[in-house]
Amino acid sequence: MRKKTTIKDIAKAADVSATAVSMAMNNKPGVSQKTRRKIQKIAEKLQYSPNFIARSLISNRSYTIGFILNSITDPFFPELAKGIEEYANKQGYNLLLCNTKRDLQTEKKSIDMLRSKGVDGIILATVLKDDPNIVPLIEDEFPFVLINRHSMNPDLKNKTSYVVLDNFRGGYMGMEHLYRLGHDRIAVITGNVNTSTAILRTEGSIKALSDYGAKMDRELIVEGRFQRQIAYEAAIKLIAMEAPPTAYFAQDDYMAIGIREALFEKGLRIPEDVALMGFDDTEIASFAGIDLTTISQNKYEMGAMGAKILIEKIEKNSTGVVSQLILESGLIIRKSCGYALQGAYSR
Amino acid sequence: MRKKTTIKDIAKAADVSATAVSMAMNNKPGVSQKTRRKIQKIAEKLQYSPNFIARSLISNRSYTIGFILNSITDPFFPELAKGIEEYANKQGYNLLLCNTKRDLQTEKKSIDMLRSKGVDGIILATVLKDDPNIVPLIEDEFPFVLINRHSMNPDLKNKTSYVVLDNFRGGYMGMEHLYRLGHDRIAVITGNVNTSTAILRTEGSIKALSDYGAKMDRELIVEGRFQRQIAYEAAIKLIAMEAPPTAYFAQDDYMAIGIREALFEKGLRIPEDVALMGFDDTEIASFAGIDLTTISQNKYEMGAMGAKILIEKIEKNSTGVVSQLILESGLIIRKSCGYALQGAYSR
DNA sequence: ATATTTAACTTTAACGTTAAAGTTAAATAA
DNA sequence: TTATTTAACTTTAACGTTAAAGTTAAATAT
Repeated sequence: MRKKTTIKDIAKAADVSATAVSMAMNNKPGVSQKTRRKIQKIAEKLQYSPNFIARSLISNRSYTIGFILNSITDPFFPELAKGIEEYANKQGYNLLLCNTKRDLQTEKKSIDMLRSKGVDGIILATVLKDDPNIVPLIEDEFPFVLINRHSMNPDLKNKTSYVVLDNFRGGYMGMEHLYRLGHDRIAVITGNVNTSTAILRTEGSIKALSDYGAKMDRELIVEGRFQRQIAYEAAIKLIAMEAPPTAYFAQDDYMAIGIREALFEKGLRIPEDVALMGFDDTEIASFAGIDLTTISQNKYEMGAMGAKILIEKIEKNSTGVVSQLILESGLIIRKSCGYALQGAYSR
Repeated sequence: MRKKTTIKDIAKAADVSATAVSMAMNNKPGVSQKTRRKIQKIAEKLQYSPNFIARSLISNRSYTIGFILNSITDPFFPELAKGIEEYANKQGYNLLLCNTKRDLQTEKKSIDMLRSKGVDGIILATVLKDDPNIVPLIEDEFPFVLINRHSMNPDLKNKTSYVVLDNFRGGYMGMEHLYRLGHDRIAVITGNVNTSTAILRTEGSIKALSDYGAKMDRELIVEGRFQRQIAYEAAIKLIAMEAPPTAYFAQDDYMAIGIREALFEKGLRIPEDVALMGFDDTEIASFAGIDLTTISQNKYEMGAMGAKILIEKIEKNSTGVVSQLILESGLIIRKSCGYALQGAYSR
């Protein structure tokens, strides 16, 4: 590999000091217009581009932020990543990506590695309800923002900045929709029960039922862990029940796809025989033929807001300032719950 | 933010030189077992973790590789990214992500930025058939690998390492399948025509027809640019033709979804009224209800192999060695072309 | 005419780490 | 016993950049 041109090479060629070159290239005062132009011309000729690593070492700033997610192939994450990337990029930052594969130890390693590599801050989309890995971040006042999920540890929650959906409301709305359509046996396929998202969505769903004077059948709450395959397996079991559910509320669209698979396999039609509700409103939900009724969340905005809050922390040195943003959820009615078919709510 | 512990802090606490600490922490000879243990204990107590930036400056290695893609929300890319990330991670590398938004200038900026930030190499999934941005990489012998697409510039092609699909074969197989099912008006919705993938897939399709004594109607080749919305619009126009196509071959699954949208909208049934073929075999294609017949490519392997080749270049300093890998494509028959319905080929 | 300011530089040191070149005392060899 | 090797360190310099502290000569002020 060809050696890169350094400030010293230019200094030698222009017969000035390295500092003069630095000043010239960064448009700082201290060199005359004439010298500045001369230096810049030589720099161009030698195709100089600054070594950010050296700069980082002095400035303690890398203009890189870390993003920790569970799995980039889960359709929820790319849009999140896009929101972060585009906002961060506009502010001059780049994104270092880490997949945890849903493993707490890998999350810890990722955090340590990112910090060692000198990222200016971290965005975490993976925290568990009582995730120990954020403790050192808080203690060291290292800039970080949680998105998607937040900590539910009472000692930590209010020490962290986060951008999350109003998951309780989302869980509520989805369940309300299904209940009002006349369903009495509504299954809830939850995400990982150690996450704030799954917990709040479930609580919201239970509350919706109780507000309508109904009671959640605990047997119908099963864990799908936010994974397509696990949701598929859970659905197969539910379908086999003596009194199988007439509606399925998956806590993400990806699991809804798995459930859909199971329903198809067992010859059940959506929505004629059973209703299916997703969560997240990923692009998949909108595909013709899938037409999944789901709970929307603005993933792009969540990412972008997370990046915004993080970069503010970094640039204003305001690690201590806690910003907690709860984004609105909405009910997106498509075809998978039968509302259009039925024409109106039955209660 | 709390200041990080450095080697010097440990040196002071252990009353040894910084070098001794370095040797102790890196398990290099030069310190006694006793001192080593003492240093390591102090390091642990002070929660020392090495500053990779400083290390990078000396070693000229960052253990970070750059990955340039068009859009992380295009369902083709996440799996590619996963393949890269997992392989790279196993070898101790991390991934710095860049979206080009399909813009050549942004691609250039990304390359420059990645190099300035000191990545050890770059994986490019975005090159155009005659992409000027790889020229400086070649000239500087900077480690890089193309995946997905390759350069078609005769002067450059054989100077670059790449991992691509056998796109010609893929285009051939898809078209052959449709033709043998009896279709005579087969539309091809191509990707960006400045990419090797689109060009070779189209050429393969044309060859398939000619091998069967048929001729491609140029009117039926339209550009969808690998974008769902553009493919949708193209399909709307095709459907409105006097003699509309009876089959649609999209050069990626994502465009097939757009076409599917258009067909649904116009009341055409798949596969009863028209056949629809995708390309890539992304997860979407397998969803029940979509059941897209498509051309498979092993995206995960493509990413992993790209990372493997790149890391070999980096670690063996063998930038000059050119590795060109052409992965096999396959025909994945599902329901969208009507093969099962028809039971057999009609010619 | 001399002191003071200013512009345009240069030199030094630092960021955290490590490779390379010393230094010292103990261990081994002749 | 004295020379030689070795182990266990330390010191110095370097990676590329830049902030801070000099230096010099010209411009301005008194």
